[in-house]
Amino acid sequence: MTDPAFEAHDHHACIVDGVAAVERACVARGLQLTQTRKRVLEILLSEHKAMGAYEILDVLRAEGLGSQPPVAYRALEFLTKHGFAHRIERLNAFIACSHFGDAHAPVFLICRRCNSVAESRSDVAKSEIGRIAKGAGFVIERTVREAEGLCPKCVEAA
Amino acid sequence: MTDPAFEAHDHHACIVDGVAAVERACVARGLQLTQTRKRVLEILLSEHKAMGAYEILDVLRAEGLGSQPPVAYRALEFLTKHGFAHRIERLNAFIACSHFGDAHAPVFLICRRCNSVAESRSDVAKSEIGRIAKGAGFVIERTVREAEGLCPKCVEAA
DNA sequence: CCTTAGTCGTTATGATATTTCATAGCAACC
DNA sequence: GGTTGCTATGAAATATCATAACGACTAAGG
Repeated sequence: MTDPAFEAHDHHACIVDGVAAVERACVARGLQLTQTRKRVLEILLSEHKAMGAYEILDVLRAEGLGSQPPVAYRALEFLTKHGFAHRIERLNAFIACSHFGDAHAPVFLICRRCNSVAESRSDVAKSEIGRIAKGAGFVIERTVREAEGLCPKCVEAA
Repeated sequence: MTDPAFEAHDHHACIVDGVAAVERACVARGLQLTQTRKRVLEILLSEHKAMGAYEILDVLRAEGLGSQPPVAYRALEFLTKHGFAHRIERLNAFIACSHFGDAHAPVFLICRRCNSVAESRSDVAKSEIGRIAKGAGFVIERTVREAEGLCPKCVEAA
């Protein structure tokens, strides 16, 4: 039950499948996956790592797709708003969604050594944070659940 | 089982007790609670809300305790490093610790309407994120668990 | 055609955080 | 007393992350 993000795998398929899934979702929901938005998604999918907005912007700039911060932030806003990407608060960075279609709240495992990030999902209501909120009479709208540490490979290497 | 942060309470006692507890801990551990560090702690304790580093810096500046960003960041680093305060990643802001002496990892409930923040604790090993990490062979060193939503009072008001 | 919602390009600015170099204070030691 | 090591501070500059605001373009529906 280790996570693909921490294992060797057919990564080209990750990208192709990821883009295809988002394209389908956009058609289904009447959203416009414009060139810049699509390219930002591909950039995010290119590795199982979180990327900063300016890092993404550098790539866009090199390709003539835009050079100013709002270009990257607008694309990222679109992708995160519709669940095609997520923001990692701990890193002030972004990552493509890898559990598409699943409505549960994301949980991230961030390796501080190789910088890979694995996404998992779990039902907030059944989680510790859900129980705590319930006990306090607090109504949760959004959760941030991120763990920092070492992935299996880096544990072994260390 | 609602949280004090969301209820009326003797807040002056929060501040006095909070500072006293940290003073004791510093003596016990041989740490120096310098004037700036102590003042930053008091500022953080002044409300059950998270404060930005520059907001804190404004207060220090007004009191002649320092005017450059590193002054605030150094004090905050000291306080967070030793568990006297926490960083709220979702807000890029800081809050005084309210579960002093308890070693478990913090969980925060952030009200988006009144900005109050309640701190709770739970054992990572027994939490959802702990189970997920274990399943993935991931070794957790630090967790970020924050829920955003409405506190009991604000739910009622809405 | 015309309106309108959505998107895009650009300038400027705001907000948060760190690096860097220099200095002050203090205690241990010879 | 002088040196060393350590911790904390001061000050300037810069790096990094994010948004506001405005005008222009475009495609879809009336």
